[in-house]
Amino acid sequence: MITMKDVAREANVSNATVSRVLQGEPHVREEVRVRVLATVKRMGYKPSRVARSLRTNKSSVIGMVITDVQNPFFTTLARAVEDVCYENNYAVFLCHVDENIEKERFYIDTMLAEKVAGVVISPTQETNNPSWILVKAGIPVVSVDRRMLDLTVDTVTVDNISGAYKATTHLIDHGCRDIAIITGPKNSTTGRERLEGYIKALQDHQMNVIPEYIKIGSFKSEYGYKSMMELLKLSHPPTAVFTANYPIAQGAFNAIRQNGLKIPDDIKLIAYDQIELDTIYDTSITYMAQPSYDLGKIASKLLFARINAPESPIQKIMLEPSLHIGHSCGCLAQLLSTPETGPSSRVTSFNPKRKGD
Amino acid sequence: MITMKDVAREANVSNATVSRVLQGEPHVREEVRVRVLATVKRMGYKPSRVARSLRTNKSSVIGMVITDVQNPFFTTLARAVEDVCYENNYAVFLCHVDENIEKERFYIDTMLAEKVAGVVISPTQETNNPSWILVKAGIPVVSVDRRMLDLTVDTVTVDNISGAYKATTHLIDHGCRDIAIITGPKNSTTGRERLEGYIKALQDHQMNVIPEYIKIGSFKSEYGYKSMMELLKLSHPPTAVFTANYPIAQGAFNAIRQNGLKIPDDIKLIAYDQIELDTIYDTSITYMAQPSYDLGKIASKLLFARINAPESPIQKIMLEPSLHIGHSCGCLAQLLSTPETGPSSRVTSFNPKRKGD
DNA sequence: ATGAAAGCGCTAACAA
DNA sequence: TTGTTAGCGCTTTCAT
Repeated sequence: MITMKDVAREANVSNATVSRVLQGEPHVREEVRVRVLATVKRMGYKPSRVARSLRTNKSSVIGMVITDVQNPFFTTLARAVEDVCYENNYAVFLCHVDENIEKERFYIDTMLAEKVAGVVISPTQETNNPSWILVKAGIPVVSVDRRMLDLTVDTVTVDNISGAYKATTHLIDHGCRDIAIITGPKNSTTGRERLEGYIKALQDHQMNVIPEYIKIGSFKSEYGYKSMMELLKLSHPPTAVFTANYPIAQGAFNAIRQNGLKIPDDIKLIAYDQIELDTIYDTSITYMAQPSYDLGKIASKLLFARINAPESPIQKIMLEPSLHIGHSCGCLAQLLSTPETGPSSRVTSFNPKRKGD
Repeated sequence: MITMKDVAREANVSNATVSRVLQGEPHVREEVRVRVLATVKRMGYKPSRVARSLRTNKSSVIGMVITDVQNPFFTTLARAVEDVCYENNYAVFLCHVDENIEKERFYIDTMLAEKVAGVVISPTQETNNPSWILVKAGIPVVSVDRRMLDLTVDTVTVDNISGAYKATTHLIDHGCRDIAIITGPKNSTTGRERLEGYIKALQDHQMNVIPEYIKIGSFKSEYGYKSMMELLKLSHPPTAVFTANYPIAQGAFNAIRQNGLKIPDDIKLIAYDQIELDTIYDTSITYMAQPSYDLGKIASKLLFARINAPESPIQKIMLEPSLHIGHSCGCLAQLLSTPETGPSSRVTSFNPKRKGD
């Protein structure tokens, strides 16, 4: 293990000079600078980030906390954060907390102990989130996709109420009366707000809100499956269902299929988040697409802005989702007489900024 | 920021005693132990991992390097590594190198500088991989999914030659004669070996290997799209195509659709890696499934074994992929007279160990 | 069983 | 412009 001391000795300078050269400080003789740099290269010296962090009390690593690494929405978001960080020469510490508050605490403690320069988090809970500890320690935090109600931090979200409202309204406009919802936990922003939008849409159209049609639980596919099964067992099963994220849609879809039902004929489905593989199949799902890449990009830019100017005013940014019509809501079949041209019209381009919680 | 010194003062003991209590050393009076622990808790003290790393020259973070965060194969793999690490109280530093050797070097340098305890890597290149620097520094490295030819490290892979051989043979058994392949770079294990299996299958069946039908480039969807477009423009376009990973399949699929062709009628497709969303659509792709979760699990277990016993013999483990029949190769339609029961028979369970590079 | 003290590799005053 | 030196917070001998 080669240390700065070794380099200093070899280059016939002091420790401090080596450090100065490495930081690019101006007050170093050119000749010395060149000699030190050559020695560094020749010896293959890599400064210890650990020692530097200890000394400066910060690192050039930023933490990113997501609740599901297998959900394309979050991986796209992570991808965006990583792109921005790489441009800024920061490494990303990606933590997958699996919608599990204990894991979230573990990773947040780890990041604190590792003295990360900042954190982008999509919090599992809106309140009592473990990340208050980061805020208290003065580490910049940006909340993305979901909010933290009891913490004052920069936040980037998508308008969930409007998204769910529009999705539900779309089903109502189809003539659907018995619309169910399967959504995530009430103490997560996305779970709560998508439910809100759904209810508001029903009420605005003078429809009854039926408790049996409302499933509030988790954002995992297992929950989507279980809930859909329960919905289908009702004496009056719903004729349409709104699934509040992508894994829930997967689970619900499987339940529908196992019951031998056809979409959209027997039951209509409208999902939240881009179903990324929609371009790989001829049957496609109708969904509210979220600008996940932009979400990550904006979040990480806010983070760097905060790192560079800790006292600037807190920003809360909200983006809009957009409805993508597929076959699962039953309206595309009517719109298209030529199935040949239909699907290709919604083929997405090869943009790395894929969309898609 | 509360330090160990603060705790020591408050608890009326020395720095060393606090440290001993925290490490669980036996030679501490029970009364003192309790008092220190109480003080730690009361003050909300979190030991600095940075300082500890500097002192002990290692950390309880392991690095994971993957080439594509948006590929379900890799996220499943990452998920497995993370599960094992969490059980062992290690945090995972997930690095996404985007099939880009410069990013790979950047992250490997970062991990070295951060003194990670070990690294699980799916290397971009088989030779001259930047991770030699980790090996040289004595940091345990496990190679997963892809090999490193010039480095002696524990390795877990899936048999790509056999997988590609079987996939190609399946198409040949369908009567396909004009089979194209789109695969990743030749200097990646998976790109090279899947090509090998394809060629071997053709030769074993006395078929010509046609250079125009072989596309070797990258594992990205853009490449799959571009290559498929080129293949379709040939005067004698192929009647079947084998795509060597999931993004390539996505790209190729789009190209096929944009040309107004039907799968499997106009062209047959067989993919590598589980198309995870197959359960969400009625049309499905035939693919070679890889045990990606197990791959990650075994890799991380090897890593911990190596961390605990650096001198134990190097292990190379190879798993087997398995063929999943869908509609895209054209044989399912014949097998099934009742489409209703067909698809549901291949519905995968809600196992977090999803399969699927 | 406990404390004193050295030092991990680096940065940043302060001196020169 | 360069060197000397004092820590950052922790672990770990070595004493006691």
